Amino acid sequence: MADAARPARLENGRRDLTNIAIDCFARYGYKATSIARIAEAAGLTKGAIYYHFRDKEELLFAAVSDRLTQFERSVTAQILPPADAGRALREIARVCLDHATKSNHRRFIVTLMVEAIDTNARLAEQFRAMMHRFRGFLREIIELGQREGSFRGDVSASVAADVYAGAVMGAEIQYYQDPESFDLEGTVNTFLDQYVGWLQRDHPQRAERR
Amino acid sequence: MADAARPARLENGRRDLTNIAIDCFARYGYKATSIARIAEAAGLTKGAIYYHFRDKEELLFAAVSDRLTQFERSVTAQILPPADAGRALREIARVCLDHATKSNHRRFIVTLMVEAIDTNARLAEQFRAMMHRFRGFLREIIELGQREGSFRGDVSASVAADVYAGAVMGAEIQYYQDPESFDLEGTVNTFLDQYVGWLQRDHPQRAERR
DNA sequence: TCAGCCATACTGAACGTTCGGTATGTAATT
DNA sequence: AATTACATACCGAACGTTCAGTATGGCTGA
Repeated sequence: MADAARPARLENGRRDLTNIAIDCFARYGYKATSIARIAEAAGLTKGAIYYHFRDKEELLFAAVSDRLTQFERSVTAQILPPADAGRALREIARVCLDHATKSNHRRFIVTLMVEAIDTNARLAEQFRAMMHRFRGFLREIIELGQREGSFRGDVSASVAADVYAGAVMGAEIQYYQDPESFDLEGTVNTFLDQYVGWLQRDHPQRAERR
Repeated sequence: MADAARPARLENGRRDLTNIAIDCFARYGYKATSIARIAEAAGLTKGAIYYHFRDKEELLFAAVSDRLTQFERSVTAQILPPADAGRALREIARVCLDHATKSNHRRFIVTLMVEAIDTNARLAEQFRAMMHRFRGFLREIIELGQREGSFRGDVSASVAADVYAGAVMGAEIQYYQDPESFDLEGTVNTFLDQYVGWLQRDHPQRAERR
């Protein structure tokens, strides 16, 4: 006899509310997302939120932990078979694209990361550590490529990792700002062609560079 | 007999307050910046703000207009002598770096841009238009390089512009998040070497690319 | 030169609203 | 009967905003 218009209880309150909160935080950020808005999005009232979470910050940190671990897991999981470094870099970008377009995981991370920098020291530290791990992961892949000989050895792997992380994130933001007309996949693919090609070419020592 | 402890009036209220507001907005974003905080930073009271501005939004838009026009002016001004396209791209990055490190102009733009996407339609539209103009400007430079023959013609100038805009912005964000340890200049310079080199090489038709 | 006048640039208190958070009631499940 | 999973009603603080009042400086006419 189906559900009809039942009070619409949640099956797994904490988990469901976390997901709903993530949607709101990803769009409006932390400060501009009220508890009432999250409750309304869940079809509940504020009291229900405070039944599952001590306060707004606990909900925030639950959401952040959830998305951070889930994103990092899907990045590292996709790479476990240590394929060649070039393919690995392409795979990672693919995961980022998925998390940016098929869900709002990456927008949540980017939005909260920017907002937290000077408004929430604890959160900012978590995002800093996360970016540090991400860049470290990329650096290791690049160093692997350099040891294998498929990547040129005359560039700093860590700076190259920074370039990669920035290019992907910057493309994402342009997409969030204008999802209708910004070609995220094309932009990231073009960057990858250029970037991986650059890493694979050995010591080009380009003619003139004043 | 000097000033002593005068009530500290502003010489140019609107302008000074706009600059102070920009500092706050750049750090904390719009929502998390209270009128009281801006007033305190200016050494005034809340009422003084409302003498110069109708409401918080007018102050915000004044700040945005100020920084957007100023940034766009310094980008276009630096390029007026139509030097070769490669140098122009490097010059533009230089201007972005200056505005990111020597002032908070770019952080203001990036922070507010991310925050506005789904919280302030009018503001979001302004930032969308600004990014559109910026990418269009880059595209024209790249097309110039292509017509000149110094840039390869087998890539989309508009997608290449998107890559550039994203890479610079993504690097900036990593810097804002961790200004102590993130090497913004090195990252952007490395990107430029790779990017301009990529544009300058003609039809490499890289061997294998599955 | 100086009183009178007015515009400028504020202060400080108050108001209405919003928001995070709490206390308590209640229907359904076990 | 007790626990779970909420709803309802409310509190206090913070916030944006308003407004009456005031100190200051420049201008003007005598």
